[in-house]
Amino acid sequence: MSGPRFEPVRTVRAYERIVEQIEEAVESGSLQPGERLPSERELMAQFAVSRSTVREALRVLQARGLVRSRPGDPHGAEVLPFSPAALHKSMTTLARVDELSLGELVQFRMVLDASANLLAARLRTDEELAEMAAAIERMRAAVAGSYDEFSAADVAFHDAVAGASRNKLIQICTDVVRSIVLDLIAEKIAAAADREALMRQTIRHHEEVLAAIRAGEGLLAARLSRQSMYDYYVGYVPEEERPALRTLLE
Amino acid sequence: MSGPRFEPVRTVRAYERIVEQIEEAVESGSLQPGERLPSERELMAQFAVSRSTVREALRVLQARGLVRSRPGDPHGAEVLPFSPAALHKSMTTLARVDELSLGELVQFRMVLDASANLLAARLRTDEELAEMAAAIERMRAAVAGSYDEFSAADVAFHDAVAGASRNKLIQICTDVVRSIVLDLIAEKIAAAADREALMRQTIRHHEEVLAAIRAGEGLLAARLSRQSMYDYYVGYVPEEERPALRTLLE
DNA sequence: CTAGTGCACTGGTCTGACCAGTAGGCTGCA
DNA sequence: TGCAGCCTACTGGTCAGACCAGTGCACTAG
Repeated sequence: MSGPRFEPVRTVRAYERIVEQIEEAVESGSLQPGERLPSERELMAQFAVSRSTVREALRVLQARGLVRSRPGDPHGAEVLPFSPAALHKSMTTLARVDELSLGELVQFRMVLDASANLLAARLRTDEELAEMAAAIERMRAAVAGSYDEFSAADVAFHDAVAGASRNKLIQICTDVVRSIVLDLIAEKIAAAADREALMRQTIRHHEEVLAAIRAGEGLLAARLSRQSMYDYYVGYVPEEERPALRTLLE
Repeated sequence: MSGPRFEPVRTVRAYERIVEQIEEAVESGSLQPGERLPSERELMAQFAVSRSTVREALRVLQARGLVRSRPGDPHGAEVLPFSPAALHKSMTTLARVDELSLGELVQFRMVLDASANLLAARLRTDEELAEMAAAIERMRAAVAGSYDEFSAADVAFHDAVAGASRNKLIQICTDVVRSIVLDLIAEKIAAAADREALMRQTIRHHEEVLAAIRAGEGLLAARLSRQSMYDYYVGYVPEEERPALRTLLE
């Protein structure tokens, strides 16, 4: 007879228990963003641990983007609204240590952006269409101006499309991956000789995409957006990675 | 005259400087996975700070999945190979606090999985095809057995496809989102009455997908996989979210 | 009623201590 | 000589108590 099946006991650090409890409170909504945690000295009384332990727990929660503490703040640590900062951090780490290539990142963007366009073409409201058009207008205005303005308007366009997809996960991942890509090639873009030509081409592409979205042509919008992104980034992607990108075109 | 443009000084906590330094060492590769950090007492000497500060830094690094420390280990904290655990954690948080709906998650999986299939159909090797076929075989063998086995084989199939896509980002995101979805509906699946019928249907679908991949029919494989995932999960998705999923079908 | 000041308290850091756990060397036995 | 088992030095986890610079608020002086 095997008797009662005992489970292996996992020793759990004290600070982990604290993290779990506070995390649970935040995720269940019983601690709302904007609310304050008790002060560290108060917490150490409530959890019956020392302040070092409380602080280690708070460091973990802070690293996960759930709370923020400022020195001197008499109200204690603040519960934050969710932000993809932690997501961003771990994806950036992934990109660096796991050697995510620029090609993979761009390919991923092509996939996500195309899907966002497909969905947007079928779900967009008139307000969202206007937002996209306004972004393109800002891009046009920025061709003569600074590249930063152009880039910001470009981002705004993609954000508008992602928003119209009604899928937060697509929005967030798009956002995270885009900033990683832009970070990777920032200096190359700054040095690009034919930047103005590229900008004009991008605007043309975006107009075509917008027209497809406006017409409700999801598949067309998706294809155009893939092509647009390919054209925009292919110059920065190493020769040997380009075929994989083209796989998504046809 | 405006004089020299001074920048606002951002006060940086001591433990953050330590995190930065170690993080940089890991990401740049000068600290390889498997290597050990000096002991906390050694680190406190090297960084010229107290042990509490060192420990807070280590907690952050541990929360980011870069290192792990075991009590009593005479070799110091271990540098870990990258794992999507941190990514998983923050996405789970996102799903809980930001109310990511099951519909959005499934939709995201449909997008990623379809892209993986599209790429796999064009890039797969014969070994990868065999791996997919073996997974289906295991699924078939598990229909009569436990659902866990079936599920594991199903996961193996999707992993094989994701692997054949040659895109680590797709692999990892697929993996993370899948486990969140499965976690969300675990109890519903356990209670499903028509589970066996669903399993048989899934196998049939997977066979069709595999045939398309084998034939190099990327678009077909993508469409079939979307349909397959829709059929598999639609029963768990609230009525009002289903139209958004169907948007991806046609 | 407002501008300015002081204070109580906060988070960040330090020191120093104790404990349970681990690995590796050492001892003693076969 | 080979190995089993013990010892010890050191580790990470936790605690207690202290100091400092910074913050917000109540109070005060104008």
